[in-house]
Order: sequence, then C-alpha cells, then structure tokens
Amino acid sequence: MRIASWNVNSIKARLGHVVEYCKAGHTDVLLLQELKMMDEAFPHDAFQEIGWHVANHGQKTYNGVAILSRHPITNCEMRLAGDDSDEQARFIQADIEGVHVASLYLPNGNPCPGPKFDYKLAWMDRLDALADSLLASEKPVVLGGDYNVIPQAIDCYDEAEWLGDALYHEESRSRFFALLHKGYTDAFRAIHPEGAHYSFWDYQRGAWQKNNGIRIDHLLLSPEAANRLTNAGIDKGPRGLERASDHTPVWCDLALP
DNA sequence: ATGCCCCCGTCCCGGGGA
Repeated sequence: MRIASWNVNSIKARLGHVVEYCKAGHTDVLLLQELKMMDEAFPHDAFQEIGWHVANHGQKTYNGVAILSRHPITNCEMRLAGDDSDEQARFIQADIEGVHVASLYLPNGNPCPGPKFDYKLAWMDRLDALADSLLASEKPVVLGGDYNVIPQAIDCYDEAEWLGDALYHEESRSRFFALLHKGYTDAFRAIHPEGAHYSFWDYQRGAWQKNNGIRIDHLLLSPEAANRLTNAGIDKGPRGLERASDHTPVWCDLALP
C-alpha cells in the first residue's frame, strides 16, 4: 500500500492536479494539507466519480486537512488532543486497511520568537503526546504531513538562509527528533540517507528552477509500520505542472502484513 | 530589505505562507 502526503496550497486551485494524481494510480492513500476551504464546499463529487473515499476537516481561508483513499476510511477523528481552544483545522486521523494514518499541517511558527512560534512548539508537544499513545497501541501508524520542520542541514539548499527561521530552529528540530528517538522512522530518510532531496520550493526567486528547496513534508512510521517499509520517495512531477502547489508529494510503500 | 510569488476574501489591497 502506497501512502503519499501533499500540501496542495488550496484544494480549489489544485483540484485538477489532485484528481489526476489519484486517477493516474500514483498512490493508494493521499494525505492533503492546506485545503483553504470550508467542509461544505469540498468537491466530494470529483472523488466519488473516480471511486475514492474522502475524510476532510477544513475551515475558511486557512489550513484544512484531508485523507483520500481508494480503500474505505474508518474511525475518523478530527482535532489534535491537548488544547480545546484550538480552532485551527490542522489534524485528521483514521484507519485504512489496518493502518492508522494521520494528515497533519504543523504551524509554520514565524516570526520567531513570538506567539506563532509558541503555538508551533505547543502543537508539537501535543503531537508528541499523541505519538506516545499511538506507539502504545502497537498498530502500524503513519503520521504524514507538512511538518514545517527542516530536520537537518542536508535537507535544505542553503543552511545560511534558514538560520534563525522557525522551520530550522533548534526548538522545532529537537521536537521532531524526539519523535524519531522514541521509535518513529522518517520514511524518506530511511531509504535515502543522502541530502539535497526537497519537497518544497518557494514560488519566489526562481527557487524551483534553481532547485533551491527544503524537505519539510514527512511520513513518520511507527515500528509496526517501519517493519513493512519497502520504499519511499518524493514525486517531483506535480511541482513542475502549470499552476503548481509550492509543495510536491512525498510517499512510502508498506508491504502487506 | 520582511520584498520577490501565490492564494484567499467580497476583493485591486492586506494577511498568510515558508
């Protein structure tokens, strides 16, 4: 089973790309972020027509996450526990074919320091607590999404550009690595130890043409999922399309149990 | 230099993204 994650930067602007991606057979499950659309407006018909299942959690203008799947989606839950006052649609989780999958859109956190950075770190602490409880479940778990974290210097084109930025801040990276240290596997890094592979290229300054990118979209696997990991990659194709998202899909393959 | 590009809303600017 292939599971991919893609920050589409508006599902309205990217609907054609996303439907084509599903139809083309590139993946079995597609985790989406930055829908920028209220649930009532979600284009369910477009996915029903191609036989895909959808679970979505959106809000007006900002954020918004979804799980698309060619297999049925069960036990769906929105919201990340730990802060009942958090109204931002950044998290959805469900079970698909015995695998627990989550689509998450971690806060950007800039400017840092500041309240947005504090929110990012608090959000990561809430994710850490969820990661603990999911580990205890001993189920295969895939926590996928836009983490807005550059894990290492090899995950960006030019480290100097990111020093002091919330995406590369020690407080952000240490929380990301805490997830790895407790037993989660960065699927892409496990298959590709070398650097200079990116999942985001800024619209500005010809970043895509110059390959001035960063790797901030990740699929973290629990041990039960990592045991089934056979391959992982970044699909750069969609970034080169007309009216592309600034992110491109990252994916991993899990063998049948 | 907080801009350069892109998306949203009720909309020809400002906020947010990363």
